[in-house]
Amino acid sequence: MTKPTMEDVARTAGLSRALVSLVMRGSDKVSDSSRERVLAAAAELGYRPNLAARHLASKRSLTIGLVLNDLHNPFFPEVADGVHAAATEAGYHVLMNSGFLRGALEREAVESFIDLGVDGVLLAGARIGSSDLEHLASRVPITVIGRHLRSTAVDTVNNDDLAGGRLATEHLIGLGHRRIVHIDGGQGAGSSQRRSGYSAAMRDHELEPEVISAQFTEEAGLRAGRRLAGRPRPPEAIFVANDLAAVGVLGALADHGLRVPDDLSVVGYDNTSLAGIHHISLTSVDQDRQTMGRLAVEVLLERIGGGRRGAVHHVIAPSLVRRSTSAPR
Amino acid sequence: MTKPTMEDVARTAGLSRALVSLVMRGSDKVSDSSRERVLAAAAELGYRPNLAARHLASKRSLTIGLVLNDLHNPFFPEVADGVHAAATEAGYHVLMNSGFLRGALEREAVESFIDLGVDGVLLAGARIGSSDLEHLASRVPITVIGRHLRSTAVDTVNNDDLAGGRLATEHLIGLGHRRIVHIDGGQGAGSSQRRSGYSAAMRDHELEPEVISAQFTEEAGLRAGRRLAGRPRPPEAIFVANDLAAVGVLGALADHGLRVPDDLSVVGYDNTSLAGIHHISLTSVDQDRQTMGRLAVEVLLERIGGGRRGAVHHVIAPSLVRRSTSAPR
DNA sequence: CCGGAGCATTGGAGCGCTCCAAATCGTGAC
DNA sequence: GTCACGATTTGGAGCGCTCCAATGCTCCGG
Repeated sequence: MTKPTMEDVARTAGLSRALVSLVMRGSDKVSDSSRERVLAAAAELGYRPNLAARHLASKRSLTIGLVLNDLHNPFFPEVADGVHAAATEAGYHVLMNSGFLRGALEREAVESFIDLGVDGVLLAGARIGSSDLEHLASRVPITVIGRHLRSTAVDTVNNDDLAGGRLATEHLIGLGHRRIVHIDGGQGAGSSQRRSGYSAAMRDHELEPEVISAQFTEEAGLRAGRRLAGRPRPPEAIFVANDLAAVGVLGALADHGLRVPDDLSVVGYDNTSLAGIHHISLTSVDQDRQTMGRLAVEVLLERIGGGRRGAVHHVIAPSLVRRSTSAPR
Repeated sequence: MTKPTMEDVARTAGLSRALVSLVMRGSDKVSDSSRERVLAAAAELGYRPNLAARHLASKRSLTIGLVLNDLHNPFFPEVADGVHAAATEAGYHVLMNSGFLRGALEREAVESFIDLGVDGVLLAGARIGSSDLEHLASRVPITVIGRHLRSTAVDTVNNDDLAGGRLATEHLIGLGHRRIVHIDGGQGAGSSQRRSGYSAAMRDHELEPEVISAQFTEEAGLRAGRRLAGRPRPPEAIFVANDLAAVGVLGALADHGLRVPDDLSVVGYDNTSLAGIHHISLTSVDQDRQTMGRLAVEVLLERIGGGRRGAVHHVIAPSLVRRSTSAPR
């Protein structure tokens, strides 16, 4: 029951170990007859190459590591889908790990991947400090998804949060709302850009921006929503910095007997699965996470390939998904 | 900029490679002075052991592979939390992969882990066929989470779905409801047991069970909910086989102008983050996923340790979390 | 002063695979 | 029939680490 090795395959095929290696790597300088014999022998023995040995002997592992900042956030699974699809197409394996929301664990995860010998690392929603990041990037190619960074050593893939903030705001303005408040995402990734987009759009239409500070959590949204709902004259519309917080806002509004979208409109950001739930049906700004994942893989493989030296910073355009929480005034 | 090896550390410490190896593995048969010199040299060079080489040379890799069936389902992240915590405590690394809802990919993921040389594999919500599973289990220790299996080669960790179904139903009966309908989860994991628990509880109280067939998706819940809401005399309470479907039901009820819990009560299953959302606040049966994850690691490590031969099937007790969707009649 | 006992330390033999230089085998051209 | 040359195939030298048998050393009892 001990695993067959390349040596075993070579022996039963009556050929050399080196030839088996060539076949396993899909080399074209092997005669058809030899290839067949090797494959037959491999199949017969149930042979599978030992990756540890392969990684050790070769420089490349054909594996990339994906570190997701937080499994609980529905933002990440879809990024992972895109990453997985693109990597598989390129013949790469993907290994995942979670940072469990802690920068230190994230760092540990990347270190592990390096120790394992992956060819590159993808960080989604990285929380890790940027100096740590630079240091890690000197040891392995890294691409960061969903965080704006002006690093020269790390590539990034993001959605255009500024444009997204503008998009949401202009949607509400277009519906005839004037008194539009923004509940922001504090230190969260992309939060400040979304806020800027909101403010810019408001000013373009000669409206007064008002920002309530919050975070990317349901709880924070709930609190901010309560404050707004408790006002004698609540706003006509609210643009919330992410879906999770927006759902908190919806809860607060419902508690106060305010009807959405009859009494006021709400728009979220991220278009997570939450927004799509029928019972919630939240209008939201979508960032095509699957595409972001794919793009990140492309960028990473480029760097792994060694073609590029300078950093690349991709920004993709967001789009608005209209649902039931926004309506004309 | 090439990575330092054990040899390098040995040289700068003025000691042998074997000694460095001992120190790196935390052996106690090393003098304090040598240990210090080695650690100092390692720190100076920024040395980290190459895992591929380590795996190759030793039998154990101190790594376990975790295959999550579906990243999008909020059930899994919490299992992953438990797994990660328990594994880390035991000194193991965790590598994750997703089956992306497809049995074939799941199988591929397990194979990759085997090729990589992990010590054991954890499958959460496995969709893979049981004959494939048996076969894989002959090559590496495997523990399955969230799927009832009467295998002798594979250990399992589950919640007691029968008791859970009973729990939900008795909660509703205790609130004074009589006409309680169950919307089931079709072929989903645990679905048939939950249904049995429901039926048994109903009969115990001399009530007539009624099951509507559905699935573990929001869409299926939505459809089933519509059917029930459209009846001239809707039921007094609904027990839905999982949270996602329950949220669909809530949507359907709202569409029909039925108020929850005033007009009827709804109970879900899994107590996912969805249920906790203020705006939803769904009463739900909780399976302690974190504990399941931890338990699965323990069971797996036991088998890896080689102590046990026969399979173990753990079942943990579910509990009810009361929220706002269930109320007295 | 000698012979272990008990420890710390070391060299060497792999783990299974890749990669390279060298060997082998045909085959067509002359 | 011989030779050169491209296509195949092969043995060997590692990749960085673990593990084991063997080597030194120090210390203590006799």
